Amino acid sequence: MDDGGSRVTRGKVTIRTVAEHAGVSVAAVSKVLRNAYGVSDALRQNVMESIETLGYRPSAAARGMRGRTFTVGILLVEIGNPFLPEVVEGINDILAPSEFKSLMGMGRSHMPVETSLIEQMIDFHMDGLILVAPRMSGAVLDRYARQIPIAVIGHHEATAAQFDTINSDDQCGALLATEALLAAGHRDIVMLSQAYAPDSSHAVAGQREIGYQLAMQRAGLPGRIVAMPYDGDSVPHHLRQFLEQTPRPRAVFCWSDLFAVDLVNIARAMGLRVPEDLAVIGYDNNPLAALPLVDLSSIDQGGRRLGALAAETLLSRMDGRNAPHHILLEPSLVRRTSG
Amino acid sequence: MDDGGSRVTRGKVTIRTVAEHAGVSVAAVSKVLRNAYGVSDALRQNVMESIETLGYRPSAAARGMRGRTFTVGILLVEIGNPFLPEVVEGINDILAPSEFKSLMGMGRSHMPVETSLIEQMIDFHMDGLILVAPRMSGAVLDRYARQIPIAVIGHHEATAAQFDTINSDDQCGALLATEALLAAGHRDIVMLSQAYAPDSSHAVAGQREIGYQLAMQRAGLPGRIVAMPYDGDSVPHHLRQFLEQTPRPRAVFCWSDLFAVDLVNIARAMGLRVPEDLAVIGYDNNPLAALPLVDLSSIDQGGRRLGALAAETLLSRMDGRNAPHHILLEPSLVRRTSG
DNA sequence: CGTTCTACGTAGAACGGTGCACACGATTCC
DNA sequence: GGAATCGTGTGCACCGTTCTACGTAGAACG
Repeated sequence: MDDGGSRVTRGKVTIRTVAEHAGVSVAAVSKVLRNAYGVSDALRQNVMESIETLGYRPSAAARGMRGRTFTVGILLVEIGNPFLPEVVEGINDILAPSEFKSLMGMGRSHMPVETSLIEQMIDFHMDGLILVAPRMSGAVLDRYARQIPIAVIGHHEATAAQFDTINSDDQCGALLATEALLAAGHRDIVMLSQAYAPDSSHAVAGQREIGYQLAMQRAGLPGRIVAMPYDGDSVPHHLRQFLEQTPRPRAVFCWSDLFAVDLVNIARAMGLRVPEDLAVIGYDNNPLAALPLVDLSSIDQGGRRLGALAAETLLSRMDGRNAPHHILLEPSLVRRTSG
Repeated sequence: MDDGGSRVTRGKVTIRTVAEHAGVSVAAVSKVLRNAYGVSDALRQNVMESIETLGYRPSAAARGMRGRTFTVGILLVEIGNPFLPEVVEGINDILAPSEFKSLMGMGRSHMPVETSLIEQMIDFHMDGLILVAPRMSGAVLDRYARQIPIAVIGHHEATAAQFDTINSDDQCGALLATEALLAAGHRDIVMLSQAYAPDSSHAVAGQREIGYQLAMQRAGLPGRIVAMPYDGDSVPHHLRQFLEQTPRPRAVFCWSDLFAVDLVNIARAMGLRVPEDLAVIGYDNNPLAALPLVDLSSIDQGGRRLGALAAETLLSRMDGRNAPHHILLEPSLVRRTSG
């Protein structure tokens, strides 16, 4: 008959409490916890029972000081993009059945915030990191990767030696989209891209620009890329301006649905028919593209699969692998009525 | 598996390294780090310089064992709702200039995941928690709140003694929405609500139902509430069914834009005119409501302000306050063309 | 029957900080 | 002029784990 009531809150239950309750040494309990070699079934059973009755949970903070924390950090650049939840779910699909948990940080599209978040995760002694479309350069990533296993999504750098990369083939995706517009008979195809820092050759937008240019070149047409800043509220304004120019382009390939969904909306609100007056193909196939009133054709890069693969890759790296893995996934075009 | 030769710990700079470099005791460095009492300007200066040149960062894991980690955990029920990013940004608005950082966990709409995430954050010795619309009951929250300061958003329980709550006045918001529909001459107003667990009187959906019923009652009309499960992909199907019933309601108040945006889309796709054939008012004023093609009237609860207030409240509680604070914010109606 | 294995369990030193108790010289007080 | 006070810095015992080295009993071996 155990003392009813306030045992959980009263005295903090540590590994020592468990050891005493089970009548064994602290080290023995630790061994059970870690599935370490050298514990008899009887001991394991005994300890497990004590853990159960006491409601013991090992302290991740203390664990981190010598061993693993069984936690991986996920760094999101910004949380607003509806494409990201898919990636996170993919990661958790893999992590959930494993012994690892995840904790996320939000970069707020600001590089100093990103780096400080990574450092914070390192300081918490997390076991590995998954970065999603980080702003920082490969050199910076390299430095961190020397301290902690890292898998990166949305950062093209297939020669990186210290970390793994998992990407959709953005060149191929852009090629697919542009070719679809070409096949529909369009020649006047503009790409709406995102302005990115000059030193970021790893950026997905840049890769998509290459794919677009390649398709145009193959068709013997001149490409035209319009770069827009992505800073929240000004986007609709810029898009409206874009549509008011004369002559207005007849077909647009958008680097992201973040722009494309708004573009279709604004175009229709201005009285333009989509796709008759303006054909649009976006990128990411985010949930909004599927809304009946939007019905946007888009490149699907399989966010969930991207996340799952990143998690698997990280897991294997945390398991001791040192040779870098660089994975490239085939995207696909989801045809809807917009273009 | 670890290679024996090249140590990863190659030149790890700890508080001891700093102490040696500055020619002072470890305790002195610790004092500087914590802004503790009893350090001269000369010492502080000296230590600071060493920290700078060595690039030292204190280990959050080690810190957590006795002191604070200067980290607050944010628990998100699910990451898909576009309303949540606003809340998170509000939190970070307040946290960024403070000495605290944040780390997020994702509940995946599954209660066991939520609780395990909270426990994980406790195990990391975080200093405080902000929970956004948690599924769990007040009793469970109470138990956790005894172990760590907690501020909760989107959980109505104004009598909770152990934790703070920050809410929008959901009854008032629903009243506003329903009265707007009544004022437009509608009498046949249905509320589309979310199915929630029977023991969750704290749920925002429940509060909104009360507000709706109140408005209908005041108008001398019978209310009708239709509850739908929110489990991802089945929503459009249910909404379509809802619109195919005869007689079809003329006006709908939706507990969330999560439903309302889809509802407007499906209705228009079915050839219904909004608002002439079907008036709709949603809740949350999420970014999609503002899309020109959707143009959904919605109740704005000021997510950013909600987040900011939660962070401030938590900060003050972590500072030693014990008396619970319960904050209720006035929502407002954002009129667009849908209803 | 003594010796070597093998399997199981334990003691105690890390890990990187915090925070209390205290030492110690310089003021201030009576 | 001795005691009390104050401002600064230090020593050391924690915090809750992991991990290495070692002890010990029983089995297998020659």
